[in-house]
Amino acid sequence: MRYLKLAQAYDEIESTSGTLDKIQIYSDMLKEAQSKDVDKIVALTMGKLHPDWKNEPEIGLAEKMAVQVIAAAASVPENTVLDILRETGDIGSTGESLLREGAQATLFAEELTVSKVFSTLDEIAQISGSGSNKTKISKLAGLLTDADPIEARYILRTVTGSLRLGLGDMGIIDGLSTAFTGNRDVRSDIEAAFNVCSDLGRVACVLAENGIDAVRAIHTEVGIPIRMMAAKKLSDAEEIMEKIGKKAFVEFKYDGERVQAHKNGADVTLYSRRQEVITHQYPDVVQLILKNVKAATCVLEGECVAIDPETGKMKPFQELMRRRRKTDIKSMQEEVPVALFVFDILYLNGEDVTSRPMLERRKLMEDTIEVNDRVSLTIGELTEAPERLYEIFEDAINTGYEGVIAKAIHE
DNA sequence: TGTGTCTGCCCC
DNA sequence: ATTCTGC
DNA sequence: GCAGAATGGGCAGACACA
Repeated sequence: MRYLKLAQAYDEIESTSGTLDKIQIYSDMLKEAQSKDVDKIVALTMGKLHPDWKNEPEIGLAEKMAVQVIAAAASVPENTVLDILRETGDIGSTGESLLREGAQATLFAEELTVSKVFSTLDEIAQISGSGSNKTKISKLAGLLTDADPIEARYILRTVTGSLRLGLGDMGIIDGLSTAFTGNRDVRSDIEAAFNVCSDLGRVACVLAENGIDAVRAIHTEVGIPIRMMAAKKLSDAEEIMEKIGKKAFVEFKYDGERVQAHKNGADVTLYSRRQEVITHQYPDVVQLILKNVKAATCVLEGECVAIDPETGKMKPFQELMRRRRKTDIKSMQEEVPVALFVFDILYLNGEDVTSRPMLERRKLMEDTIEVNDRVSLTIGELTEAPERLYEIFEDAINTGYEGVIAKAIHE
């Protein structure tokens, strides 16, 4: 498919306010695409080339460098670009208008395809080392030279991560459902597949090539991160109990980094909330899981917290941030010791256990994890009284926790 | 080699 | 992460 | 009420340049 088709769909979506209308436009565009392009289209619309957990390099080119790209592609001084950027506040429109003025550049332009745009951006992401910024800039400038102004607008927004279509993950999912089944009825099936494989491009590809039943067959695998559930912030104890139902399991909220740990025999992989691989940052946590998690295959969720090993007291998040590095891991491991507080189990010995009731999962964790001073379950308590919930909250705050998380138990 | 700038779907 | 907006 | 977009603080990596 021509990239122009995608760019025109983006343009329509952007200028349409209704969510359903946006979805319809996106769906109509998807229907015209060859199935080999569908995963790339979805990836680009999500603003990334690859899922984070695949550990691919970032494009590594943001607004400052994009200014140089536009200057090169439109043959204008950087200050001209900066002036228009200040007016419009948008790097995409800035590139679009400057390229429109210098239209001679597009006279003998190659027609851009989705595939070409995707692969060029991927090549740019791979470039590193001395002189790489210049190479990245000239490569992207080359792409813009072949681009229609409207294409340039969205290529620039894609690389800088500011597509702002008003179409998020759920909109894309609805668009996929509509395009390949005619209505939005299977959106939850698509979402469920996305939740367990964390790759909507792959789901889209499966849907386009093999249909919805193949999407329904996508299931959890150890080593592929599961999308984490987001908590909602509430401020009133009664409101919480009402929302959650009769009984709630109330846990302390730890001030650390959320970690999803996958154990597959002797292999352990750790993922961040955004599903980046963070295994190398926490070799101590990897060892903990190898030694203290008594399961062949297992997926756990927990909070990694910096601690004072003498007192066992938790340290603030900023301390933990110093562990986010690629070098001197060994010395940092000693300087910033951590503990893991596990609060959920998603997979155990080949079985997806996410549909088990909360307290049963808690029992599975207790049976699977050999607790010590560096790895333990989160502190929590079952209650149905708002007054008790409030007491636990006060207790949490007074003891240095961030607050509490309340979960429905679904007994 | 040291310093400054930019980048990170960064983490919270 | 929080906060705001438009639907 | 929700999804999406816009925003902040702080830290380390990567590169440019002198």
